[in-house]
Amino acid sequence: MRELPSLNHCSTCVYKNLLFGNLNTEDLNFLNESKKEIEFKKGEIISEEGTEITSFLYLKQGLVKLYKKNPLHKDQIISIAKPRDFVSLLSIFSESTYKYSISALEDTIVCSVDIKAMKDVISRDGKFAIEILNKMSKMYDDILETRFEINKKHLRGRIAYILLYFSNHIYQSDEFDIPISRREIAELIEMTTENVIRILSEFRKDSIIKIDGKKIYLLEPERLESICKLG
Amino acid sequence: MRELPSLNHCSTCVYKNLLFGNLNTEDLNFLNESKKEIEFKKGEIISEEGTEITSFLYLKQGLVKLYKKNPLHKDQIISIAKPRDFVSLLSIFSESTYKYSISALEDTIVCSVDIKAMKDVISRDGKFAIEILNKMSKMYDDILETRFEINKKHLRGRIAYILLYFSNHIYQSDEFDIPISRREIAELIEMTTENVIRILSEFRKDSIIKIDGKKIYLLEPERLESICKLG
DNA sequence: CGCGGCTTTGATGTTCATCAAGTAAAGTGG
DNA sequence: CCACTTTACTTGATGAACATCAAAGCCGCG
Repeated sequence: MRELPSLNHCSTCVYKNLLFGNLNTEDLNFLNESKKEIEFKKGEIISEEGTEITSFLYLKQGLVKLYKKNPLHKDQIISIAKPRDFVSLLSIFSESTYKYSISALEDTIVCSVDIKAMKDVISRDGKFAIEILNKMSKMYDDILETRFEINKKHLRGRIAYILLYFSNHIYQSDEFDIPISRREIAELIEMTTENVIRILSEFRKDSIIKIDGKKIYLLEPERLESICKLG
Repeated sequence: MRELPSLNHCSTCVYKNLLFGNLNTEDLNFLNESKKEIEFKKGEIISEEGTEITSFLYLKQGLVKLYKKNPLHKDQIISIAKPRDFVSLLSIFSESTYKYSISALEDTIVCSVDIKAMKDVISRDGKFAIEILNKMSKMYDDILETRFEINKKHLRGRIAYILLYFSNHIYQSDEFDIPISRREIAELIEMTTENVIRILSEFRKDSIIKIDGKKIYLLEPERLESICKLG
């Protein structure tokens, strides 16, 4: 973890329009003043459940996992988030301490805005408030939907789902390095590590995918689609 | 479904402080004007997924279920809500159509406020906006937590969980009429109807509960607690 | 170099869904 | 109000899906 020299102003940020697009100059400057850019190396913990929430975090670059800790190395991963996902919106307005932990799956840069400053702006800009409501609601709906989706599938369907998820939503490619371990896949789609490996091997034997350590090639994405759909 | 003569003003509502406690008189009157009280009989559908959201619904009396429809009588019940729960906050700000259906499990009275009026007030009262954010976030966090809780349990643990849920959170009593069918229990805690019945019978044979149709008596809630905890 | 964590495969048993079949209850139309 | 139909509830038998246990190879790291 390392604070970066803050060279960029929010007003020129490529992600400005995602959330801050309609703010007036004054409010944007106000937020920018309390803003810090922080770099986290792969594996570092960005926020830990139970600790106090002091800032609104905004994922600028990288990939993170959002999870709940459990005893005995059996965490529950709630979701994977990339830039444009509003990770930090979860429970930030309902609790004074984090309900979930966040850690970096890749080298990651987050923008951190003081939470009080954020609430100030929400309080005085109603349109902004509505926008935050929208984003938050979408984010939660999405997570809920995904959880139900995953839970009603059989294990093969879950693996297919998660492979397609990485391919379509994260990497936009049929080949990619899986950013998480087999165990983490298990923690994400609620099954055992052994079965993750077993089913990946099955898919490999059936020539649906090719595996080389962390590297995955989707040879027949259409078959994955149908395995995913049929459960 | 029947619109009730609107005798009560929001300002004198027992639930006013839950959400509208800090509004100024003007805004409260404004909301009150667009407010309708509607009664739904047990079994009636309050809102249906896919239809347009035109109002913010507020559960004043009764009990409802929130669910997603599935083909072949296998819905997914997302949660049960009673007065004080902000059912209608789910996805109301992220979508123009309902993402979930809501139906009445008991005779129910809802207050319906025009959604535009609601957004107007949120836009001009920042503190109110923050409050809505809080409530919404809490509601979602709660549902998410419950889903993970249920999913990591075995079937006996799930049944124990749901019995304790009705006992502790809905009826505050060791005996109560279950407001939902065996199939709906199954849809709520993700198992089959047959197994719901089987495990209820087990609990009955073990004298942990007593069953008389819809009437349930928790004879040994402590044992249920431990079954629930141990999974 | 050895230790711990990650990965892999096989064998085994448990949990659970599915199928089948029957009774009870509730709603429907004549 | 009664025959009829549908829906809810119940129990048992069976097999499939899955977790658990065990053991071994691999890799990175101090």
